[in-house]
Amino acid sequence: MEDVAQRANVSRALVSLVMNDSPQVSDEKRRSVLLAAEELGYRPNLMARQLAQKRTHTIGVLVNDLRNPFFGEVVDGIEAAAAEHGFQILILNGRRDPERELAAVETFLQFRVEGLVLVGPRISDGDLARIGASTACVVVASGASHPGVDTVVTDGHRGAELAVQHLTGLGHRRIAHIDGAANASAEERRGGYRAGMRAAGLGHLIDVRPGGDDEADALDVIDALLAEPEPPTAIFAFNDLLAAGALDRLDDAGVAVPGDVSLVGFDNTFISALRHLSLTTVDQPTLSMGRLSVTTLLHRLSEGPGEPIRHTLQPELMLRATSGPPREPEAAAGDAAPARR
Amino acid sequence: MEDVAQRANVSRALVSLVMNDSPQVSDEKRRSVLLAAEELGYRPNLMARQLAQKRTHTIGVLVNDLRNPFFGEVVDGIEAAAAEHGFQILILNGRRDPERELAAVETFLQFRVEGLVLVGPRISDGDLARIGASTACVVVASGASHPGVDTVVTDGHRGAELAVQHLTGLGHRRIAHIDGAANASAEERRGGYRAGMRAAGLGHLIDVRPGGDDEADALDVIDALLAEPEPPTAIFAFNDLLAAGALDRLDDAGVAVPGDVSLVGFDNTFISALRHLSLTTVDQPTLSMGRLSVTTLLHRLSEGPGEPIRHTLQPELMLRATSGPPREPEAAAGDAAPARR
DNA sequence: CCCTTGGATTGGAGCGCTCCAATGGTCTAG
DNA sequence: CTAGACCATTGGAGCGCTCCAATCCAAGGG
Repeated sequence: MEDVAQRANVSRALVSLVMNDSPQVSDEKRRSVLLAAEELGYRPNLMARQLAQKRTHTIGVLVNDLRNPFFGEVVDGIEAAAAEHGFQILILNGRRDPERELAAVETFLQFRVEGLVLVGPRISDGDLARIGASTACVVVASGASHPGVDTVVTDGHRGAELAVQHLTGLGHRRIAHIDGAANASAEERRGGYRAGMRAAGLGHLIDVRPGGDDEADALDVIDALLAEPEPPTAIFAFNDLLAAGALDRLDDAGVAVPGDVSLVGFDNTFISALRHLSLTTVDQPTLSMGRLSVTTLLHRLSEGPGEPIRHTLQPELMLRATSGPPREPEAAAGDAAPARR
Repeated sequence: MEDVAQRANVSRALVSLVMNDSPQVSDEKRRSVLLAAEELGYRPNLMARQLAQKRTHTIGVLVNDLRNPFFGEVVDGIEAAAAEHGFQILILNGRRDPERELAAVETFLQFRVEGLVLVGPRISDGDLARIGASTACVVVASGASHPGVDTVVTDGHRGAELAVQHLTGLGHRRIAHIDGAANASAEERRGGYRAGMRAAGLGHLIDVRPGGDDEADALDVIDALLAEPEPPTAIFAFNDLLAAGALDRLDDAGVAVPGDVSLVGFDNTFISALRHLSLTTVDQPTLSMGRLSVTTLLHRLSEGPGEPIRHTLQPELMLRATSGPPREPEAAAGDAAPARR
């Protein structure tokens, strides 16, 4: 910077003004500074700038799973909104490990990010509250109502109810749920499933199976389910990936979907829309969630601490080909399984 | 930091030593510093540290598409390897726009990242060479041989050849290619397709259709293909997403796969492995690519400038259910289409 | 003609840290 | 008992920038 200043015959301060394109620099000087910078290949040092400015214009985004398109879409929304407001985003990956997530948050704070967006964090509520107490922080796509932090969620409880209602409406009674294990929104969806079952007078048939995160985690669950004396006639999975894995395994076992078993997923990722899967699922408005989390964060940043804000978006059932009425009991044997779609 | 030093009755320098857990600090002082830091809620300022250290221990990762699981997997590999070597990664999203990519690279450089990993960049070779001239930079998952930068790629040419060979081996002659448009590796795969066709004496039947990035981009292409007087009997798509979109549209149109048309994708993302898609595709070792790009970068960092390194990994054909022999010409009419799998 | 006004420009004091050379103290060997 | 070696510890000079108050100059008003 010194060099640039010298070459342009101005002071360091003037170079700084030009670099931040301040309006009160004469065109002449501006041009010569720009020229000198160009010739010297000068590039401002962001670290130094941010240190001096005491602002980073950066928001930290914590993700957990880059393989699941759902998260990719949310991050797309976050990034777009952040860019519109002149913010950078810094993405760190917690890889589904609370320890690593906490470490990532620590890194964010050391970076002095101005706010945090945690996408489906696995951090405990206690830690979350502690973080939220000192930093603007919004949790997105995570079901439970976390105390002390702002949240942007799709109503997972309602979403699960929609799924269950749909299935009971079709006449299903034995509906199992493959849950999301340590996933942030697992509990809420599980609760919605339970509520839906009870509302249909099926409380005694509630059957929650520990699932996981993706296709691979569904396989054993399906095996176990099929080994039951009375296997379920419908399955509601925590997310599309689990549902896809379930679909695979059912197919493997020669079980027709939805002929023998109906299947409903969650997230409405693009894979569920593929005709060959054509998975009935619950839609979440991913892009809006991402964008809303940023505007919420910025609002918090300008308003300062206060009552936690909670934005709840409404899920929507996407009817596709993996759900249908249960097979009539008396038609169980001998009947040809109706082809899917 | 000053405050911590005072509270622990030591100098600022000593606090710095403790924070970087230097071995030459007495246990006693270390404890009291740590205690004071804890009590004051002190957190080192990364900006200041990096400014003073003139090192950031950060590598910039440029991605283009967070929705495609392929990129997510590559980034997972990058992150894992970076962490093992004590590096942070900073992820920026170019969103398939060369302008934005260049801007992202500029941001990386202002951040003084120590090296760059560009995942499937769309930046022109000229710009790439310019970047590579001044910064350690490895391009991963991008086909062409970019001058002046290190590269880690799967041999897309070979991969495409494998796909075409497979199809010609099955007896296909009219094999169309849905290409990857502006995708970094599109050209290479297209070349492999052409070479494969010519090698089978099918040069005159080469048919390249401009595709795109994901499912949505395949729809029109399929419509156009089916409208031909002699539609192809096989289609090789630039990636799995396009192939999935193609599969959808073919299905829509009542075209049996692989009965009427065989279909091969690229990337072996998890969706192609789903039984209901069961897409024949070309595997890329995503995790290895990610890891290798980091080790290559670190190697370059320690060795300094020199001849560009090029790591070429071998692709592998994954045989699944979307490819089969073409329908016999005389059996064209009347025959029931054989069910898929 | 002097004083005021306002815009363009500048010097210098920080931002929070690390690093170096120097200090003080303790231990060992001559 | 003391010189040398070795360790923990410290003060201070930067790292590259921004920001503030101060300065300068030209134009305009009385």
